[in-house]
Amino acid sequence: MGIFSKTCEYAMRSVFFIAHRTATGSRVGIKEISTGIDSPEHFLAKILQDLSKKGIVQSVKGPNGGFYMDASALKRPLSDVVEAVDGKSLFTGCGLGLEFCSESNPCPLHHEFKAIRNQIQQMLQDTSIADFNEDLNLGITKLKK
Amino acid sequence: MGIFSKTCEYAMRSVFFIAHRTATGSRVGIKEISTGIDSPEHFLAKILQDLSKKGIVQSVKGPNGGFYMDASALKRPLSDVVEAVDGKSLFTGCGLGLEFCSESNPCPLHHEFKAIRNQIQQMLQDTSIADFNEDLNLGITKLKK
DNA sequence: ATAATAAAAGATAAATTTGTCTTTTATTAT
DNA sequence: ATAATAAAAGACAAATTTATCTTTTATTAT
Repeated sequence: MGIFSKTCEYAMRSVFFIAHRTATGSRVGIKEISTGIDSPEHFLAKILQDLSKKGIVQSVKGPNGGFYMDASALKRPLSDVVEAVDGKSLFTGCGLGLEFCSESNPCPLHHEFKAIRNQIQQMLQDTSIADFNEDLNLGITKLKK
Repeated sequence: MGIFSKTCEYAMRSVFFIAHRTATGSRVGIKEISTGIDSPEHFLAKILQDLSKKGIVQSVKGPNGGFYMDASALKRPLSDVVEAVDGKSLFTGCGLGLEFCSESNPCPLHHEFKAIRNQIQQMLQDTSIADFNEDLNLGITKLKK
């Protein structure tokens, strides 16, 4: 198990893929996305439906339809994707899973873990989805082998 | 979902509890531990069996038996517990869940995520289990409401 | 030796996450 | 209008994680 759920991993990958492929203004179909990021097609479809409802990505049905992202969507921080899928518990939850744990009633790991959480949140907030396009374009980073 | 699996959360909590309760050299029973850290008794039993096999905690059967930790166990870093339960993927895995991702073939999030992973690992390596005892003794930190 | 105690081990079940397949709805082009 | 296209939606299934219950084994005290 990683830090993010599988669903969230697919979500981030697909968002990167869509952003990368629709910089021009065109749209990408679910089939192309799922093969492009190596994910189960229908499972990803569900995820994108959800992201679409939440305004993270845009979509149109029918011929020449597909998924895309408008300018404001591209500017969003990656944290919006993570939060839409996995919720904000990653940014707020206790490392030991204790409900009562808080600043005033901390668990043994509270302060150490808070530093981690904050770094994760900052990292995700400080990078917009579009920020990853350039390196993808240059082939410096990859979404598929 | 948090960063750690539920199993790992219970493992850390129980290790803290045992360390705290057996500083004197005595032993704690599974029932006492599970109520002390608010976890399902038999589920925790499985986890402790596993931790016992791996030398993270010690145990003896029969009357006056129970779990405890010897001096060298108390000195171990918390990372040993996490690694014993969740494996080392937390310290090495790709943030996007990509198998191929590596230093020489990175995913878009690779470098950003590496910093996070490293901080998590360092934090867990830099703290020994016994390090948490003092604050628990003083009531500054808690394992249960 | 016997009974009592407590962990170890095994079997099973519930819940959640992940994945698959089919039908429906909206949109476009003819 | 009709057919083709592609996302939306729904039903279902597999896999994994989390949880429960029972039986067995080792140890201690009597």
